Amino acid sequence: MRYWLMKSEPSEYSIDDLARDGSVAWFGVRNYQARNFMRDQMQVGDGVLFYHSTCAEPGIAGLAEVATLAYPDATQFDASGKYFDPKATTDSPRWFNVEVKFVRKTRLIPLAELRDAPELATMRILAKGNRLSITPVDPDEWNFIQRQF
DNA sequence: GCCAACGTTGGC
DNA sequence: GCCAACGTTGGC
Repeated sequence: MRYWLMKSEPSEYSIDDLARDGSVAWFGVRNYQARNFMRDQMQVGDGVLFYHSTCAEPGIAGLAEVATLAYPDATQFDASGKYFDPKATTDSPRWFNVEVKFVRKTRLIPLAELRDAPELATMRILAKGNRLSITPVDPDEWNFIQRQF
């Protein structure tokens, strides 16, 4: 059982969209580190902090959980889509995604509040220059955040 | 819109 | 393998 933080731009897909849909395929990740977390480490039932990025109020907006193991991301094969990868083949797919399911919406914990918490000083998402859209969360960090909702 | 930080690409 | 150029991310 691991814990993760997954970023999404709410203008693209928000916690409210996930509440409506119940679950969603996390397609479109085109970063190798983030891909490897999904493909190699995620297990069904892992906890997910759903983070809103690139918006007026960036921060943690809800809870989700990993609903499936990773499988090849279908969008890499769609030549007319923006996630098309000409180097990917069905025999040798390059990109993978898990599916994530809704747990609950929480109060929004703003980025500034995360930064202010000494308990979260080493959190990956807060590291300088961090841009990864999927990052592991330590159990201690997860437990601390659960108490902030 | 700005800019720092980072990842990827491609020439050599 | 190096590294400059470029594109992207994401907070402010």
